[in-house]
Amino acid sequence: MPLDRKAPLLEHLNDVMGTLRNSERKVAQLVAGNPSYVMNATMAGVAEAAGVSEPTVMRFCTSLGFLGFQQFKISLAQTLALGIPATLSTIGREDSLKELSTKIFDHTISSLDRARRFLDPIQIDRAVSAILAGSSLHLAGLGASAIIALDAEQKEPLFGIPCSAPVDPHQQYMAAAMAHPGSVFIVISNTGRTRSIVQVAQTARAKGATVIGISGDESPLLKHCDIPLIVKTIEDTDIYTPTVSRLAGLVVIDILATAVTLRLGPEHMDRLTEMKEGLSQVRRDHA
Amino acid sequence: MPLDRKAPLLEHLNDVMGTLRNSERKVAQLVAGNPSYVMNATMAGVAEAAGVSEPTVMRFCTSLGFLGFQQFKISLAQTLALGIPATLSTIGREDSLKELSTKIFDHTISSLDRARRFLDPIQIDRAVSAILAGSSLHLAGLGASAIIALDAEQKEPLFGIPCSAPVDPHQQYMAAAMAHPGSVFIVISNTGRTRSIVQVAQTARAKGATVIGISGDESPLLKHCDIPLIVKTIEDTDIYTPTVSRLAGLVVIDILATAVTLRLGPEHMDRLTEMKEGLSQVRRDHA
DNA sequence: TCAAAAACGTAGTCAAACTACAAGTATTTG
DNA sequence: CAAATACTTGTAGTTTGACTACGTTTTTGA
Repeated sequence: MPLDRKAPLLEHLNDVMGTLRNSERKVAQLVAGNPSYVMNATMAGVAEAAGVSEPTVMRFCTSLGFLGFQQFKISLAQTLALGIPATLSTIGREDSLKELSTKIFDHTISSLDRARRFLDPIQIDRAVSAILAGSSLHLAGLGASAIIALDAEQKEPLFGIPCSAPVDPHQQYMAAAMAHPGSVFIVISNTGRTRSIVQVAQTARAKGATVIGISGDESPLLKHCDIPLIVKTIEDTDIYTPTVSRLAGLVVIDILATAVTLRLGPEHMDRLTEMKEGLSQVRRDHA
Repeated sequence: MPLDRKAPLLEHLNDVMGTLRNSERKVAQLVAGNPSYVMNATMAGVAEAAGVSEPTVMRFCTSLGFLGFQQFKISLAQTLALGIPATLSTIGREDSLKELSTKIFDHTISSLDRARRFLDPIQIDRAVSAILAGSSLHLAGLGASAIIALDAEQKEPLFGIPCSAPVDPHQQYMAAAMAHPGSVFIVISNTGRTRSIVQVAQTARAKGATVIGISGDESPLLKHCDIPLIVKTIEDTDIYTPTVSRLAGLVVIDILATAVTLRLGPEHMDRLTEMKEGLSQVRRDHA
C-alpha cells in the first residue's frame, strides 16, 4: 500500500495564511513558530498557547483541509521529520555549526522529498527502455551537472553498455555530432537553458539518437529531448543555500542504473557481484 | 528549539522483536507489515486488527519506550515520512518503476537522516577552522569518493583558497608528498581502508599538513587524520542498493563550504553574488 | 443606526486513551 | 508430581481529550 505524500505542511501554511480568519491565524503563527511543541501538544494546550478557544483550533485544522486535529498533528509530524527547508528557516551568520548542518541536511532532505513527489515514473520507464535498447550511452553536463554525468559514467557496469561523459563542451558537441540511431544521450542542465547543453541535445537528436533530458523544470532543453525528466527541487534562493539539484540528479541516476540492472537479468547481476568482490581486493592491495 | 531525532522506529522494532511478549509481537508484526494503516488507526482498531486487546497495544507502546499510544503514532508517522529504507523493504525484480523509484528515494532519504543524526558538529567546527587557517585545499578520493572530491573542487570560490582534486592516485600521492604546514587535505574513503588513500593521509600529515578524513565509520584512514568526520549511512547490503554514502559526503561538503563562506565575511559573499550573476550570463551566451 | 452575517467562544457529548484488577497460563521448586 | 509463584493477557472502569451544537459578540453593509 503506497503512502500518499502530501505537500509539506509548513509551506502550504504560508500560502493560505492570508485566507485564514484572525484567530485562526494566531494558531497558524504558533504552528509556524513552534511546530515541535504543537506536534506533542493536546488541543487544549494549543488553544491555550495560541490564546484562542478549542473549536478555533479545530476550525483551523478543517480550514487546512484536515478531518480533525489528530490528522493535522500526524501530518505536521511527517513534515518535521523531513526537516524545515532553508526557504523557511533562513541560514544566517550567527548560526552555530550544529544549527547550520541541521539546516543544510533539512533543506537537502526536504528537497529530495519534493523531487520524489514530482518525478514521473512513466518517463523513467521510457528512459530505462531507451537505455536497454541503446548500444552506447553518452552524458553531457556542465558545472554541478557535470558531477552527475561523471557519476553516471562510473555506473557503466550497471548500464551494461559503453558510457562516456566528456567534461569539455567541445567534446560533448563532438559526441553529439557523431551520434546515430542506437546512441542514447543523457543531457543534464538544472536551468535547462545552458546554451551549449541545449545544442548537444538538439544535435544528437537530429542525428537520430534518443535524447533523455534532465532539468529542474519545463525548459528549452526538454523541448529538444525525446524523454524529459523533470527533477524538481527547492529553488536555491540565495548564495547560502547550496545546490541541491545535483543530489536529486544523482538519485535519478541511481534509479535508472538500478532499473536497467534489474532488467538485464540475473546473469548480469552475477557478474556484478563478482566484480564488486574483486574491487574490494583491489582497494586493499594497492592502487 | 531543536527537534530531537530518534532512531528510526521500524529498524528499532526489528531489534527488539525477540524481547517482546507473544501478543505484543502480534502488534509488532501488524506495525511492520502495514505501518500506514496503524498510523491512521485508533487504538481499538489496531487491537482488533492484531487480534489482541487494547491494553496489549498499550503495553506494546510502553515496551518500546513510549509514554503512550499517541506518542507512538507520532513517531511512526515521522519514520514513514522519511520512507522505508531498502534494508527493510528489499528491492526486487518484480517491482514496478514507480515502486523502485520510491524505494530508492526512501532509502536515500533515510540514509541522509542517519548521517544527519550521527554527524559530530564539533569535528565539523574543527574542519571549518582548519580550512580557514589553511592556504590551499587538496582533496583525494577514488571511485564514488572521487565524485565528492570533484564536487568540492568546484566549490573553490566558496572556500576562498586554491583547491585541487586530482583523480589519479599517483598525483594524489604527489600532492601529499609536497604538502607543508598550511596545506589542508580532505581525504575521502567510505570504507576507510583503501590502501592508497590511507597513504595519502599518512604522507600529508607527516609533512605537516592538516588532514581531514571522511569515512563511513571508525577506520584505519581516520587514525591517520587530524580531524575525523564520520558520515554514517545505511550500509549497502546488496548489489541493488545504490551507494548512498557519496550523497551524504556531498552534503557534508556543502556544510563545510557554506560554513567557510559565512565566516569569510560579507565582502566575500558580495564577490560570490557578483560571480553567480556573471555565470548565468555565460550559460546563456555561449560555452 | 440597524440588520444580517460572519467570527468566536461556552457548554456539552461521545469516543478514545489509559488504568486497576482479576483470571488464566506457564514455570519453578519442594 | 503437585503446589505455589510469577508472568501474561484480557475485562471492566475511569478519565481525558477530541469533536459538536448552539448562543453571544463583533463586524459589515445598506
